[in-house]
Amino acid sequence: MPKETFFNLPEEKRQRIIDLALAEFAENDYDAASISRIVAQAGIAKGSFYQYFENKEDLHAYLLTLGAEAKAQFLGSNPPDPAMGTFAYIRWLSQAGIEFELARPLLSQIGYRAIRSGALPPDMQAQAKSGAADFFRQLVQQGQSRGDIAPDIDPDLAAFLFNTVFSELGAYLLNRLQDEAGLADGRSLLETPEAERLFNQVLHILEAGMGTISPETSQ
Amino acid sequence: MPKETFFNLPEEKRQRIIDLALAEFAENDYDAASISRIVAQAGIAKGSFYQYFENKEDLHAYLLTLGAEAKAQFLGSNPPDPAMGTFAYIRWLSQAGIEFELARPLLSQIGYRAIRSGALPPDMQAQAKSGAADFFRQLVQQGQSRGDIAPDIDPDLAAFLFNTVFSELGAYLLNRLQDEAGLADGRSLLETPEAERLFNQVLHILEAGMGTISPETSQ
Amino acid sequence: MPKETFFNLPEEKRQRIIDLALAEFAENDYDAASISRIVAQAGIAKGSFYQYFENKEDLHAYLLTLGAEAKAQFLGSNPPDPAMGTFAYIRWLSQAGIEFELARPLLSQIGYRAIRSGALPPDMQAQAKSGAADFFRQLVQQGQSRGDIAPDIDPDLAAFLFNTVFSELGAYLLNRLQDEAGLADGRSLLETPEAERLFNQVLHILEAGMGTISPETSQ
Amino acid sequence: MPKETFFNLPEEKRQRIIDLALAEFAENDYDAASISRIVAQAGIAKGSFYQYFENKEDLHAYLLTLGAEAKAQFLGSNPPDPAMGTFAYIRWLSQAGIEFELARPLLSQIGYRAIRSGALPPDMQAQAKSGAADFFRQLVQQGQSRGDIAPDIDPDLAAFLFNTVFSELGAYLLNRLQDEAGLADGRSLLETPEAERLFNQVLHILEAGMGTISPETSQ
DNA sequence: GATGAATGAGGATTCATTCAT
DNA sequence: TATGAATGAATCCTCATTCAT
Repeated sequence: MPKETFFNLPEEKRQRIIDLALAEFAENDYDAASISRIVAQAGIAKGSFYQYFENKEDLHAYLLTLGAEAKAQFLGSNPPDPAMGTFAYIRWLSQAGIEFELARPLLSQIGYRAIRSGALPPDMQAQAKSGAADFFRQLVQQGQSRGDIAPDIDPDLAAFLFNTVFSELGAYLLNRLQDEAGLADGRSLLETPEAERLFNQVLHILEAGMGTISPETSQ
Repeated sequence: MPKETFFNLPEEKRQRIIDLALAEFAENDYDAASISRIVAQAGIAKGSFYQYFENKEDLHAYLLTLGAEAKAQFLGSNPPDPAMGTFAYIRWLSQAGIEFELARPLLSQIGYRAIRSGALPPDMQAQAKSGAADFFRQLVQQGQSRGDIAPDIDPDLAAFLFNTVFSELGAYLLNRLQDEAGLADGRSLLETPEAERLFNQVLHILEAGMGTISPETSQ
Repeated sequence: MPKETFFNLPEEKRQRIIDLALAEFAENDYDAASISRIVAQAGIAKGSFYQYFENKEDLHAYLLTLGAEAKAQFLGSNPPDPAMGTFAYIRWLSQAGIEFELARPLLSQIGYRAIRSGALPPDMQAQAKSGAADFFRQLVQQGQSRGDIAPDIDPDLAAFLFNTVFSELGAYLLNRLQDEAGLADGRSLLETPEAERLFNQVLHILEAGMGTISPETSQ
Repeated sequence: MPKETFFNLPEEKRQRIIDLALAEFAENDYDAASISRIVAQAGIAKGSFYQYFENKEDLHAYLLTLGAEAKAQFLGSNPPDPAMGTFAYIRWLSQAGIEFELARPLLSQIGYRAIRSGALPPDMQAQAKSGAADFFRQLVQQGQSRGDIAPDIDPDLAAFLFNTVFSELGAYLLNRLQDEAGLADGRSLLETPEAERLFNQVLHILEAGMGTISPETSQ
């Protein structure tokens, strides 16, 4: 965690440092990311950095918690109707996840990097790994008890599927729609009817595939 | 490409260098990977390395071609029955891909890293990026003309789904089965009935989801 | 240009670094000059060097500007009587040039090296190459219009002669007088009557040779 | 000196090695010249080089002796009429020198480099330094006894003048005439009337300047 | 609290030279 | 005699971190 001195900084300066650090860690691997570049761009002294943060890893961990908090807040800010069905909930959740990815691409990128590298601080490792997974698993189990999802679907596997597909779908859509429609910022791209169509199709495929007609028996 | 001197090396020494380099580049980003560490572990002089390879990038590119060759050979070694249906073919292809990933995890890892970083040599870039995607897309279109896949499924999107799911599935299975069954080498893990069951389930979900009953009309 | 940090250094340390760098670049070609040797002799860490200078070339360019400034200041500090004749002016200029060369042999040496190698920063290249040459050419043309120099003398060729002879004369005198009189520092050597005699003789030879009696017609 | 093995080499191979070495040492300082590059271009093994030559310096010294021999032979091959006057002789000598420089630019270049660097093998140092100088000095003294050169001209200084001017004149002419007339090989450039004119002018200036009218008394 | 100079290990790469085959 | 692999010191440069001011 950053030292107190960091939080005593004027808002604007603190934000500038964070933004530059985000850019650096989003573009480079942990090892390749350079504190020197950050402080140079931020216009602060090398020594100052070490009065704000314990060390390089401290900064990195902080950015990750920022990401986690931002995502939590993002999800919490427009909560779904608690009475909706399982797939409606998954739809909401997935869409929110992709929206977050497009709204805060740097934060997302850093998170993905960290997960891939497997070098997360142990607590976040658990959270990141199981976090989403656990959540999806509960969702699937609940869907099964409601009859929305076939009972012989492996909950953990289903969670893996949701997790995997929706964490890559954002980048895929971004890429594809930019190719088709020229440059545009991520947020607005997703409001396109075309994006809507593709997103729905993915959901429908998964929904139909996991539907009550068990694939085991349906063959 | 490595210099002649490298290929003149005694088999054992050459393999040792390759193995250590694989480990280094599998564990670290291109920038973070260290030639110094490799030569230290290989017990060769720094200068010797530069008699085998042009430079760091030369080594990296060589490892990538090794990966490409190994995978091509792997897929070619047990070719499928050419008369099989679309999904049967996809099943074979996916299973072979996952088997390769488990049999040669380091080679796979390096390939994934390279794709993500977007810094592949242009020829491989095309092959890696569109390669799999193009291939899946053709497969999907063929499936649609045969009536195996609903006609309103977006072929490119379907290709994305297959690509994404199956390139992550190997790691997922490995993780999960190791947790359940204790350490074991990747190859044998996949021959477990449990692995078979999970793999089939994923395939069935996708197959059923993309089946002829159009999701658009089924709602 | 050196970074600010370099100019913030204590005078003595800064000068020590400059002196050692001068010696290194005066004795060795650009490529052969070694930053490692400089920092070792200066007793500073290698990393420190790169907080003072951008890189090797930055240091080299700085030494060249030091030379240019020193020479300009040297020439400007005892300016000639503006009313003097052409050859008197050339005499003053040449003498000042040689004096500078003897007073600051290392600076001069580095400059000569750079001119020969042809690898000067473009601005200095122009200045150094044409600089002296252009200047001498103007002088010669002016001398011709005054009638001090034969009109059929090729101005550019005359400039070449002055340039060549006077840029080597310093080293020649230094060598010769040291052999005759034992070690002594350059500055005082030139105040010798013997140096005076030799210097005058060269000037007289060129003056008489370029005099109004055209060599073409005098033969 | 090269080892016997070198002289046992087939003529063609030996010459190829020499030519490439000449190019390398002509273009680079002694330190910057690279044995590795030479053997790579020559297509011989690194180890072979060390069976031909003691080491880098051995090769370098050999190239210098080749240059000395070539120049001696060049001058000796079209010897002047022994009865000619002092300046006619100097004219012949200078012209021959420049012709050699244009005919064998690499050999000349290496020689100049070596003289400048001051790092000649002691014997050649003496030869190179005094060599030409001694020769010119004798010539001047002879000219004085004949009455062609003013008696109070310092012979050593005159020798310096000839030496300096004529060792730079070749490069100057080459540069200038190429600028004026477009690319052309050195040899033919010197046969231009323009080259003739400029060369004569330099000679006339020095001749007139050193003529019997003593500069000391002419003031 | 802020500064920025100092540090030295580590990065990739090139080099001349040796020596076993 | 020819080879070419092996070597390790040297090159320039970047880095995260410390500490005196």
